[in-house]
Amino acid sequence: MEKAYTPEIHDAKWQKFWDTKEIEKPEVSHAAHPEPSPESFVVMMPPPNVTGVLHQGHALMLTLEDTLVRWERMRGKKTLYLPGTDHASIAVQMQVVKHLASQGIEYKSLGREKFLEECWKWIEEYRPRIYGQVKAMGVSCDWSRVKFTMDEDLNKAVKRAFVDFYKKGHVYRAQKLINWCPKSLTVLSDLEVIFEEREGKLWHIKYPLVENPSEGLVVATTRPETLLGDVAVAVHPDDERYKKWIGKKLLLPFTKREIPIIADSFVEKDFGSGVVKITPAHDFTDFDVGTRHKLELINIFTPDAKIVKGLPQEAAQFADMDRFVARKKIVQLLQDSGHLVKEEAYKTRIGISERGGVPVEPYLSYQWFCKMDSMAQAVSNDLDKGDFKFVPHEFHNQFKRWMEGIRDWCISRQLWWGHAIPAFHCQDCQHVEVTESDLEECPKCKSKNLKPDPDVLDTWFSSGLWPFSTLGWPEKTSDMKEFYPTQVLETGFDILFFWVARMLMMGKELTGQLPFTRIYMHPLVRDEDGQKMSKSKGNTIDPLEIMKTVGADSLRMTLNALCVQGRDLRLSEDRIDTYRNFINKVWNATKFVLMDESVKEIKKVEPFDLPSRWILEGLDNCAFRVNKAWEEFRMQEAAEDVYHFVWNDFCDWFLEISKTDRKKYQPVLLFVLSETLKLMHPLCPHVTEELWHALPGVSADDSLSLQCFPKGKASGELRDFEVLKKFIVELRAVRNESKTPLSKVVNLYVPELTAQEKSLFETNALWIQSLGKGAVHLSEDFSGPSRLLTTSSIQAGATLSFKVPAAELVDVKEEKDRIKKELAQLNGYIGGLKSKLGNESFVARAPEQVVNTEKAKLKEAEEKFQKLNENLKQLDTL
RNA sequence: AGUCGUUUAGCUCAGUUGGUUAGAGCAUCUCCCUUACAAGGAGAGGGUCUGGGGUUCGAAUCCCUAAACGACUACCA
Repeated sequence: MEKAYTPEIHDAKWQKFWDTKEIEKPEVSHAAHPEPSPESFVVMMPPPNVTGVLHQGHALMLTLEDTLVRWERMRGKKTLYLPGTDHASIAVQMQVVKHLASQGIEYKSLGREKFLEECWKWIEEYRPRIYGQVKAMGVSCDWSRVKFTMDEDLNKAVKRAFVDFYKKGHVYRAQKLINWCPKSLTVLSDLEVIFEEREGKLWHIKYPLVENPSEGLVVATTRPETLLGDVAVAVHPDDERYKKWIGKKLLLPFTKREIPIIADSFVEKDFGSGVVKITPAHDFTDFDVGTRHKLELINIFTPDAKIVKGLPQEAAQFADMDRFVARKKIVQLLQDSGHLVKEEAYKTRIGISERGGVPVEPYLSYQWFCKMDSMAQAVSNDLDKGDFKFVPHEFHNQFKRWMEGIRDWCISRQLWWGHAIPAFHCQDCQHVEVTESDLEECPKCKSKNLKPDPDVLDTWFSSGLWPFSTLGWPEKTSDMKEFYPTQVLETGFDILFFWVARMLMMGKELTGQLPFTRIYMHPLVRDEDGQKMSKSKGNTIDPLEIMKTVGADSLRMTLNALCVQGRDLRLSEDRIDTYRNFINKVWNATKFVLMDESVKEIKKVEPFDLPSRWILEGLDNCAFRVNKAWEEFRMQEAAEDVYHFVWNDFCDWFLEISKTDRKKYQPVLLFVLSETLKLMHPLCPHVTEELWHALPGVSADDSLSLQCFPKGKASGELRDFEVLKKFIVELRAVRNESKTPLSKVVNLYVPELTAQEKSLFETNALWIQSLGKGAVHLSEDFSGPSRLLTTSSIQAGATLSFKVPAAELVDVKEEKDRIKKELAQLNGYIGGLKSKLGNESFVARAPEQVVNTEKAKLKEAEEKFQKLNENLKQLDTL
């Protein structure tokens, strides 16, 4: 065998092997499995952006999903892991626009069709790259079923969903105030607006009274430029300061319009001046006020957020001015004319366009919307009923609250790259027809003068259909029948509302079934200082780089081991090294086992002595816990469990013991190793596949991926063995502390052993001496200079005392005090147990098993108490 | 402002329903090239479990309270 695992050679080799064996195809793997289960297990890969680059978030997602997928496949379930990519409408359009601009091409000049061609070119270039990066992780997804959200069949699904929603009245077209991105020139959904706290200013501006211009009201605003669109000023109806003003008119600066003073209780009396300017066309709150008071809507901005032409009076001078330039100018002029009363620093939350990076503008516009309340209600009810669950549970409430406050979803976008909205506008009678097919003439007026809707759909509309559009919906395909609904959705919480909520609602509405029953939210990957990884900060740990240097398995193992619920994941090179070392350890352990070639076949072995029983039970216990942990998505627990079983139990103890009688233990070594490789396979598939193929009797044609995953069973710890282990640790410590070199034997005199303990020592003397590097003499001899050690912590009732000659003397008084303290503690413990057992209602109510354990604990404690007492007496004689 | 989360060794974190001596990795110190592995082995040191109260025989764990940090939500112009 080679000196170490070389990922750069073997990772790709095994990926190719799995590919040719088609282990990731549900039909193939299920048929090949020795114990196929009737259940299926389906995970839809959250599709990465088609032009994206693999980052740690993806790496974590792929790792966790593939770990679960491989595990379930090995458990015999019919397992489908379906990969794909998302067309990322706005993100990709922005990229292509930028790319074209860099070549001096203005995208609009190309026209829609040519531009879309450019997009496809762009995608054909990038898509293989992200697929290649996904594959490098060693994920076992079925590439024969790979989907792209702009595939023809998925486009069909999108159309069907849209038309279905339209017919049911969920989708409608309306003029509303929406979030407008002046940079990318499209509407955005509420979720695509990122709120940021920024240092701003609060300007206090005086609006003069029409009937008496020397008097006036002072409004406070963070956006003085919007005063051009003011239609009223509002005060609180109970505000004594302003009661007499209500109904009077103010003269608006610049436009010289007369606007009324209205009363509305939304105004906070204590904030600013207690007077609010109302600009219904440019502020969401004001829009509501405007609706309540039937106020006019005055739009003052062009789509790219410049002041419109044709405003009256002095306002005309601002035409074509950018909103921020206009703000400066207006403040300046107000100051010059004495309208500006005061200017104060103010922290304000402003909405930034997720893609454009500029402040969004509340803007009045005709858009397509999707009504959400009834769909949200249905899903919310299902959550209450427990039809689906969040892991971790914390997301339950957050989700519910969001569903309750849900607002209609603006689904149209003024972009070219994306799914076209399946609607036609009749240019003659203005009728809008929504249809899946191409339309020749207007069904109302028979006009042939039709125009397709110019907009595309929000990316997340097609993503929302992902769990079933990928299986062929709306066609009743066999995949749809077999694999829908899916079982687990694994994703990051940042897209809980963007994506998860929409899949649930759309899935339930369109298919009548929830698309999945368990939602596992993985943590955010941060760097070792807890910072978000970002290229601009330069703190990224590039998964591709890691895989190149230490292999996919080390990365997968690390991510699993660090992945706990409810806390961010801090990734560091140190941690990766730890698990790289682990893989090396497994490699070397296998090398050791294979050095003996006497056993040609791996068979299940029965325990024949204490160490073999201990390791076989340990294996069962470990397998049992791993299964349980994965059932509940406790990824860290499973990984750590395997780690410690392999390193501490198998390598540190059993391997060492086996050296004392290699022939005897070889079958056990082989069996345990092969089972362990199965256990590890979902975590680090490449290296385990490589090692498994090196085992005797394994056919080159077989894959570890299709072996039975160890079921394991729980059993208590093997006390006899633990006692001896503890004993050996003490033996080594004595050697270390007394600085006795290996060439010299440390002799331990072990007094006061029970007959049972004595025989335990005798039968296992060989390996005790070998591992403890010392001789053990069973003796009652207390004479000579001695050091007293107690291993009372081994187990209650198994207290051992032994002496080491020629070592320093320990303070007997200290030891006595320690025992006394322990006795006192134990006394309290016993008292508690007694009172608990004496409590009739406890005995009556608690399950018998619990009462029995408590009784056993009491017995054990009492025995220990006695033993300690004896020890104390013995110390008195010294 | 509201909701939720976090606070445990020098660092990063585990700790299942309350139970005897609170664990791991990394880092530190000592010893060891013992033919699987120095990317290793054997040991050691290191903790008022954020502070304060309470329940209990017993609390890192349950309750109350305070603080710090973080996340999400929200129409204070």
